[in-house]
Amino acid sequence: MQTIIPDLFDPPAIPWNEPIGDASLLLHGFVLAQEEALLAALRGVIAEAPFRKMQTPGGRPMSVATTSCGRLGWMTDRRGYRYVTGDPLRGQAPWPVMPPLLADLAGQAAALAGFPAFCPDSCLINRYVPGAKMSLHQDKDEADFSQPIVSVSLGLPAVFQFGGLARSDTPQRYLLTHGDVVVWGGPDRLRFHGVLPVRPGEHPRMGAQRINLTFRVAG
DNA sequence: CAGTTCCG
DNA sequence: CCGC
Repeated sequence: MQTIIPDLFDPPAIPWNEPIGDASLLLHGFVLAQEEALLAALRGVIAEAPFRKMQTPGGRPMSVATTSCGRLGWMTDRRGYRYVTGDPLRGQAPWPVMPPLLADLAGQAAALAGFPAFCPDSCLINRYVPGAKMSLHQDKDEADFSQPIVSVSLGLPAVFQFGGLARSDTPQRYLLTHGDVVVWGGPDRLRFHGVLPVRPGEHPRMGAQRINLTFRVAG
């Protein structure tokens, strides 16, 4: 005889929104309804501009692999962090066009969080294999901090750290799973944030990786 | 000399 | 370490 125990601790099946920081929002499952179209668009971008490992100004390789789409792409090398219009890996070729579906989803998420008319000109795409992480940092290479940041999580889960305006502020931790979107802006725009090392695992749709899309108005 | 999406 |  076996006892059936309900999965009381499974995440909710329907999307729900969670306030974070002072004026920001974690939208659980927001992109799931468009999952296949989103992944098809992402596949096209990666086929044109493949992932590559970049180096921090200190000369160390980042644990994530990176590419971009949109008019501007974020990059880092020994000379520092910056946005560029040409892909250094492909002879300064323009970055792939940002698929309209991606820009639309980011705009809709931003609007729900209270940031209407968000028109990103850059989408940074980071691939995390197990063990990859992102140390606490601020997104401050953009021209206009009145515009929010919109982050889409795909694949393996990760713990997102959302801190304060000083590096020393203890961050809050949020679990981000496949389909989640985080929007932060306004008074939260320059909060330190990061991702703890991704744990080994297998996602049924994405395999052994996490991919994060970060939409910005960079220029 | 400062900053650091890095490390210990 | 590098660019200011």
